[in-house]
Amino acid sequence: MSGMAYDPTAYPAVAVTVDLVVLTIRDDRLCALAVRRGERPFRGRWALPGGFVRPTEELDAAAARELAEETGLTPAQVHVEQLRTYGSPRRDPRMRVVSVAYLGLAPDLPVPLPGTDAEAATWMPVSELEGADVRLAFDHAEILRDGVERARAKLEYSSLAAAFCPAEFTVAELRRVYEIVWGTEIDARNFHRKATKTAGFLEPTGETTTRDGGRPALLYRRGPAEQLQPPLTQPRR
Amino acid sequence: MSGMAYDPTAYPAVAVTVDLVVLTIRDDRLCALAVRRGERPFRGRWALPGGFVRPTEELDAAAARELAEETGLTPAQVHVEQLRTYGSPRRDPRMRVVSVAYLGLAPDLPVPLPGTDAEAATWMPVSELEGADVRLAFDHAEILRDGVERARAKLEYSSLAAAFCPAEFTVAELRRVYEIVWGTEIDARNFHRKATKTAGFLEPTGETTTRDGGRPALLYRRGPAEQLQPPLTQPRR
DNA sequence: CCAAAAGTGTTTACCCTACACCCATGT
DNA sequence: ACATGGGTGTAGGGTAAACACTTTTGG
Repeated sequence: MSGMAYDPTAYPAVAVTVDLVVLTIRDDRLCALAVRRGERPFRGRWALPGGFVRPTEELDAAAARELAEETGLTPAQVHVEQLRTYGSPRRDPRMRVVSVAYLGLAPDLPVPLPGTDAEAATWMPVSELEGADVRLAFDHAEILRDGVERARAKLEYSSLAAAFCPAEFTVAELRRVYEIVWGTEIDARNFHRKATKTAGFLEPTGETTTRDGGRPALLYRRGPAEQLQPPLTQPRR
Repeated sequence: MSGMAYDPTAYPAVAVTVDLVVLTIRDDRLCALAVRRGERPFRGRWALPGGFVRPTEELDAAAARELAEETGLTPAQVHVEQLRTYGSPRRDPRMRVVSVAYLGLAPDLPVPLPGTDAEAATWMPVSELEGADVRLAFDHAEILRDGVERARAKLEYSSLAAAFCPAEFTVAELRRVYEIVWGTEIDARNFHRKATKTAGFLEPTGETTTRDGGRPALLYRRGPAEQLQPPLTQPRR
């Protein structure tokens, strides 16, 4: 009920942070934003970007601010949504920290501008971050795993895949997103039909491009739909 | 990165709570657990059950504890999963409170035993709690809405519907769950085929029951599957 | 026997996959 | 001309909605 009397001095302080799983596709690989820690604990280790929520700040605003500070990316460029909250009592050895994790999906943007923070954020392939030799700080490996899993699942029934593409993109570029995130091959011709027929998913711009060679492809914009009906189902082994 | 130096005295205290959207089906209606607030703010208003997370307590454990305290229900009887976190700076007028909301699904159990807390929890139809004359405390109307939406969505692709049923149940009882949560009619014969054919969803006990009249129905237990493949799709208008 | 609910069979329409095929460009 | 990728047509298998029909109980 969150309504009992509460004496702040009766409990040790709790800190609330946001942590960000920001995904993009670079060089045909799924990558996540990572920062190298400059302080203890976990000094020198890779970690997810994030930071403290300010006293009068919305959680969503804190996530957007941290993203902008460390990368220069704005909410207009990146789809951001709340992922899950992690609050195990010993996840941070210094004190009780409850972290609200966010998932962000970004198009392949120029290498993030080092923000106002000291450590610059870098894109790292998810496969490397999940490997045994990179041991992410805190419980960030778990957060990353959950974020990637959410992204994989949401591609099926939402229009989120387009968040990985620039403002104007071709059907083939969108298909590459699905193939890379799911790690599967997709029939280009059937995908084309499904993607263009799903109401509200893609809006033709009328322009064409030949950047991939071959016959010019129509360019599309993200449409207004958030849910795909019917979903784009992932091939089951 | 949740790794900058932090001085607890530099910020006003933040409280972390859990709030619970516990759903069940009673008298053919979707109901949620609600408590009447005995203190300010929002004294006398309906609210979701919940309370403060203790200093060394897991968030999940806090949710389970609050559920047990207010209703006597144990995690073995109720499916509980994290829903979303609500942390708007002014959602509680007294201080900054970040609340991690949980979703619980329970079978139609005897009226919850008043727990150790003063206010007893009661099952209230969701339609009433969502009505204009019940104004839930804090942002609990939003939390309830999100919980119900999550439950509706998860019935499609997960085996969660069985969490609304007792340990042994018939296919018809399971179908009633879908009909009530979705507010739709479902063809009993096609549903029977789909539900019993989906691998891992239902395990026959071998027993039968005639509690609904007519030909005796086979009784089933929850199977091991968590995801339904293929999903049980909701009829689209 | 009849009502009621459980469960099976069958038809038909639709959708999805696989793949043949044509189109429009660059070299 | 030919390679490359874009885009359309279509046959065949599978699935799902609709509903006729059989089964098994209680009254």
